[in-house]
Amino acid sequence: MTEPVVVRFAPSPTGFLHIGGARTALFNWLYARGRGGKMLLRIEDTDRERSTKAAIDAIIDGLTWLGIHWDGEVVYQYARSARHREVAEQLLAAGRAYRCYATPEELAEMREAARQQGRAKLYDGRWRDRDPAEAPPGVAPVIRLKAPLTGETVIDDQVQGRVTWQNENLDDFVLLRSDGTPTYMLAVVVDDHDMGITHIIRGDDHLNNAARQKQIYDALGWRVPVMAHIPLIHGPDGSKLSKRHGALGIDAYRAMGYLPAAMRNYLVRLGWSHGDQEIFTTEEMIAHFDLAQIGRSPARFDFAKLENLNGYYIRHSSDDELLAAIEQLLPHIASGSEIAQKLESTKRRQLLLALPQLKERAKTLVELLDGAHFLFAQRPITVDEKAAALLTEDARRLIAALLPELEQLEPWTAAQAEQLVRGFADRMGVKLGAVAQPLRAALTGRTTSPGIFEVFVVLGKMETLARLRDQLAA
RNA sequence: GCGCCCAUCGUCUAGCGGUCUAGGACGCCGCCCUUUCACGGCGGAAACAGGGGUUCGAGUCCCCUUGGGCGCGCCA
Repeated sequence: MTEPVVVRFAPSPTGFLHIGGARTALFNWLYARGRGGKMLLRIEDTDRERSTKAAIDAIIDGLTWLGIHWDGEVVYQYARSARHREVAEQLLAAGRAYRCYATPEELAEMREAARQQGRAKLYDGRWRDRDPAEAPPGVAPVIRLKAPLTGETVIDDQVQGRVTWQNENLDDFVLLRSDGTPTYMLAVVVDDHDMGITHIIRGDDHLNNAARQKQIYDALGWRVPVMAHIPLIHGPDGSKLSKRHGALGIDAYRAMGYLPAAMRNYLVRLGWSHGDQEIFTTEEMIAHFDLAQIGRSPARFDFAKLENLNGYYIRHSSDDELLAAIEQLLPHIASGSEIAQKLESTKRRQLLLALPQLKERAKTLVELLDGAHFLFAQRPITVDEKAAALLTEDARRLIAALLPELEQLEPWTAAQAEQLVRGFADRMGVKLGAVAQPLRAALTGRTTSPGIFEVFVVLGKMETLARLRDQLAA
């Protein structure tokens, strides 16, 4: 009997849920799900200055949207500070930690001196063996770990392999601040232990912290969880992911029209692989995901690939799913409420009918909506002169002949419209291909919109047609 | 500066000593399908950072160099 896996996602609520955090959450979730384990969510809000409610909401909202579900109640780290303090005291009593009365100014000087002499700017242990009786009056001390001076600290990381630090390169770091609140280093260890975490899967920016945390575990006599430090996601140029690259909140991706399933698929392949497989259902991800297949080098974020994947998911979604996704997207985009108002039953039906054609050429939900622009455009649609000028003589003739017929058709399916249009074009000796481009431009004001058949299909019995007919006739 | 990590096509990656004249995907280019745009199909250009070892044999193991990243807070 192996004990059940318990992992956690532990973001600090000092900003939105960014792409790297989302991937970390996904990896944790997949790992737990694949093993019948649990994923817990812990909000690391010990930094009272920078933690915000808005950030907490954004994280929860983002995870929910991505379809990543945690088990049990959300744990708020700040609420556990009494316990953290208790453990610090325990360490103090056991002689594994000590009070340090050095002031922040003093420490700043110490680091500056170290920097100038080209030495590592570690804490020099000046209060490690000093008699507390020498404590200067009026200085509230911090509690530091009495870290081993010699030997080495080793982490057998599931992704990075065996990582070794010489203890002389590690210092006596702070466990409890002078105001009695715990530092991240202490809080993480205590919480992971108390929450029964068996596997820690997190960004490798924490790899160095792992050594220090290992020392705390050792001092406490606690078992160290299995660790897996996954490489960070970089920007397209290999540097740190910046905002203009994709270090956006996950909500920004939703607003750009990406599907959660596509997002998960893109993210899971960033740093992890399963042979040559590119497309994974959630079930497949859960079944195959494992730590051993995680790469050790950082991955660069690539919008083009995300977009391609999103297009794939859009094409392979059912029309109903797509309609639902669009309706869920509406509250999150600029013109959303306007469109939502117009989306009554008739329009919904028309949109649904248009989806088979629309989804073939959209990479995002926003593009999909863009393609359906004529459905929601201001009524009556006015074809501006520039656009009307684009209509060739053939296009005018074709439309004029088609309109009465099109209005008889019910229901409007792509097949019917296509058949009809082709028939007319043939009889009139009009080259459809030559007509489509200008027609599309005239109808939608853009050139990337759906083709001529789709336009006719969706326009349906709308007054737009009559309107257009009049304009063309004139 | 000190410590830790990383290094296969432009990008994501397969590769776990011989089957690698290095495979897949995105992107790019060409052709086909299509009387539009897409979708789809076919084909093409495109990589083992450099140098030393180890070995009969190295993309795969070791070392160095170079190049990236992360950390070095009473932030997390």
